[in-house]
Amino acid sequence: MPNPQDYNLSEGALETILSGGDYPSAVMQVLGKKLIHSGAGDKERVRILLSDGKHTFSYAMLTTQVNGRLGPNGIEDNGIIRIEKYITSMVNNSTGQARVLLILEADLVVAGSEVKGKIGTPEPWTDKGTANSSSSRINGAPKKVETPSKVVDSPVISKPISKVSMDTSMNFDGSLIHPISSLTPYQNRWVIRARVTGKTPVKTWSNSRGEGKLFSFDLLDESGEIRCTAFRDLVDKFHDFLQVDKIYYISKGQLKMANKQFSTLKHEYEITINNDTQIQECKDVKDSDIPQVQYNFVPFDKIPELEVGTIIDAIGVVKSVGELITFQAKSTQRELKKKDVTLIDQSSTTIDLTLWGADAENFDAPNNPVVVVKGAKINEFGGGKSLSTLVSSNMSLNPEIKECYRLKGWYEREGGAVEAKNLSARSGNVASKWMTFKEVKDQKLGQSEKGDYYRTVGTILIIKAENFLYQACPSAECNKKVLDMGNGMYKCEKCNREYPNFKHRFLASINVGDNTANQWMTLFHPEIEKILGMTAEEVGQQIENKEEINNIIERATFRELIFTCRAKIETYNDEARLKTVCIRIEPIDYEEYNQYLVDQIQQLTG
DNA sequence: CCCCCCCC
Repeated sequence: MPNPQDYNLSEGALETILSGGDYPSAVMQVLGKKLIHSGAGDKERVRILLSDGKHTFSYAMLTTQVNGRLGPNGIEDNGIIRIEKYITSMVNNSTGQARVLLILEADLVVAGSEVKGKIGTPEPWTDKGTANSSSSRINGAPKKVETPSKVVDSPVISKPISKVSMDTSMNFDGSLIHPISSLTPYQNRWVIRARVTGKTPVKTWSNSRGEGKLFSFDLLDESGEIRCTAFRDLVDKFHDFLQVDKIYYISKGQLKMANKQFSTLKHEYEITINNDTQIQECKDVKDSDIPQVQYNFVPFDKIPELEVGTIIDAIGVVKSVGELITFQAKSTQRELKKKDVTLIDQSSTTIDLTLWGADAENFDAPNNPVVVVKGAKINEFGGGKSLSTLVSSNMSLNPEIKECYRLKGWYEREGGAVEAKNLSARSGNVASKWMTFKEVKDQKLGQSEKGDYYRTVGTILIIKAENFLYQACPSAECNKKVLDMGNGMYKCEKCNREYPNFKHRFLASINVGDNTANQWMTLFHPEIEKILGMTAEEVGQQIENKEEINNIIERATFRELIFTCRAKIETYNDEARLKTVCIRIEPIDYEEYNQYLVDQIQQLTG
């Protein structure tokens, strides 16, 4: 049996806490646990048997988040924890009212496996009848928020204590402000007091299940954060009313499982606003009593270490702003607008941030402001990284936070002139490796998913002119081959519509020889225009004139150029074949190429 | 009740 002297349990702490007192940083032992499955969700809450060495108490609960921090699989039996934040509540059960201790924040002091059993001989604690008051309401809260005349199914905070700043400024008498982290679908009477840390624009949708509009907003208090969504007429009621950064009382609403795929907020549930929801601005607390939105900024130079698709918070000085670009999304055919903003941070690294829609149109950034984005997505294209805002992202210019002042100061002192590494630069060295066709084959390049890139100096031997021009969809961004309907219309199956016209595009196979072997490769439109020195439209005008087409092909053949290629092994009918795509054709830079040859000679001669 | 988050 463990020696009680070895473990400083806070004897008597349970008595203090359960009588409504404050006991900061109580050290207690967890003697047992029981998972309480909350029905719909895949997460569970944990009910624990707690001991302070003098008493035990079995109506103690850990929130999922707290439990997760107490060990890889949550708290173990016999583990010793330090309780930093908690609330006590009265709830109804089969035998009347029972007191519940909800632990909001705790640290692991000693792992359960290191403690050999129960410490001391604690006795079960018994409540000597300290019922909480229940006929009060919150000062300043919406009038329609009524305290239940008797406690029904909701835990009611009898005294939020220990480091819960909610209580220091609370001038309500013994009733019901709930920490956000305690909200579950199984209690429908609650009031939270929280800051709106962000809200989305109104979005309308239309699909097979109907149509409507919605917006969502994020709430933050001392205990945690949660996303709320309002639909249809409730959008009109609350969208303009709610202002980012302000503090509100919110009561009632439907709790449902949060889909983690679409939110990075650390809460198991989300709130759907309904007709019972009351929201009123809170003017009776100091602004500093409710935490500000918290950022977890990732220095730009650490972004390459993160997985593509990760959502991060970013801060950077605007170094330059790109043009507004309008194009059609291939997948939805919707017209999209984007603008790339290049940001720099104190790691002397730049990265492009892509803004969309109205954000892109409205973005104007004179005098190198600091941009802060909560919830930007990491993207990758052509070997370069970029950030992109999502509808759920929150962007602000020059927010009044210390990181912003620090970065601005750095930029003015030195950052504006520093030579920065650009994360958004595409490819470059992935394709810079010189190799011959023979080396590519011998070394079996092209095994990887993305293929392997290399450059070689080669000569165009054959340009396959049959079908090297096709009739493509005329819409700006779609280059799909169209179907001639024979009635003057051309059908694009990708756009799913017919057009009265088409545009010419190139797609061809060419055979290239370098000084080791020759290789068939696919060449796309822009590179073919380059080698022919003519546009597809110009060639298209003369497509019936075989002789002229032959002349065009002949003029382009036997030219020596640099071919940047992607090699990828693909399997057809169980047979692996090397597929080569030429992604770029350039004239030979003899200075660079000679250097490569000199290096080769030096390697051969040692 | 959305849940798409886009492009080169």
